[in-house]
Amino acid sequence: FFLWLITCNAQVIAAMETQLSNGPTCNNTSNGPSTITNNCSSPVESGSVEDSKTNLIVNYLPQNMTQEELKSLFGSIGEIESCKLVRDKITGQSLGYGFVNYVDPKDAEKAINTLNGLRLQTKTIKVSYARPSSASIRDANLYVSGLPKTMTQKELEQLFSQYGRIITSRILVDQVTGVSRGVGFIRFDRRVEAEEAIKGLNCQKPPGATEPITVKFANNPSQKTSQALLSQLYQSPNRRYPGPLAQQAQRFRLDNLLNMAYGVKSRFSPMAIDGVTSLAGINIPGHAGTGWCIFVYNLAPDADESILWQMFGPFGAVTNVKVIRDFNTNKCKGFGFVTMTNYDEAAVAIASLNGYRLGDRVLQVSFKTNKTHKA
DNA sequence: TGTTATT
Repeated sequence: FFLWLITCNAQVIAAMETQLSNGPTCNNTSNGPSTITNNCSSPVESGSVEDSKTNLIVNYLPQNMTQEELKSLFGSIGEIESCKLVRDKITGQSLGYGFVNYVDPKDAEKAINTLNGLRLQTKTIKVSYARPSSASIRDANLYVSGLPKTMTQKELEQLFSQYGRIITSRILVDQVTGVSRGVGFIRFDRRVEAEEAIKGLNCQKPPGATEPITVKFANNPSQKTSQALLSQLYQSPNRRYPGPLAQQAQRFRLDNLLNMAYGVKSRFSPMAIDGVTSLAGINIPGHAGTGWCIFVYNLAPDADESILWQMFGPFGAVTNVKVIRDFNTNKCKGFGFVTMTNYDEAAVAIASLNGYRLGDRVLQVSFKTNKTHKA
């Protein structure tokens, strides 16, 4: 099991290094390997004067990310007026997107520039201006099949753009070969545009194609079979908040694995692990009541919060990051803190990132101790 | 038939 952990984490770090050297950027052409997006359209460019310059929609969030984590991540940019993670009304499951409304439009712009394309666990988040909420923009997503295998994303957009403003497009590819499966999605700005595209393109042959394509409204991903719904209810969000027994077992298991690997004495007595809430106020290293505080040492002077999100995010739920800066120069003083919700994820992050080479520095990562008192 | 796009 531990070997599996190491193998997994090597992959996480390999993926992370790519991300660290290619920080999230704002562009018009790509958000991940196969989705064309339109993140840079400013409120002015997109038309209506009613478009908010402070309200953002954040898509492709990890399934287990909470509203608090969303707020914490985007709060590292600037003051947030309001924040909402959209959840299924019945199951409580995250629908994988949310809204962040800043006080200052400049912070909203900065969030798009710095957080769009950020990798969190298995997802690449998308950050863009939210359009004014309206019934006319709902149910505007189309499923397209029968596409020529040679058709590119751009060609697909060119074909559909005559009917309106495209919000996202995607062509599905074979996971092994990378070859187009001839099916895709087009999300229009407005439902009427999608309706016109169906009328104009369904059962029609694209230029140069030998077979007609099928264009219809896409299934809503929240419309699942009762079986899928049941299995979903069995999993999260309860997965993140296991009962005391499961929690205890998880802690012991991971703690013992780490002990075996590193020969360290167990940090936790059976009393101390009996539920997270009971730990509040008790002097447990690294534990701050709301999560597990991790000390990160040997950061470069120009390090910022995003580097901490990028390093620790892949290991699980991160609720807060902080780079400690010199009051006068505003440069990083060489260390920072990361708070993670789950002990096991924090422990794996520490085991994986301690000794990690970031640029020309070797990081020291550990649970925060009480050796350094608050000034 | 998706990395669940409108609270």
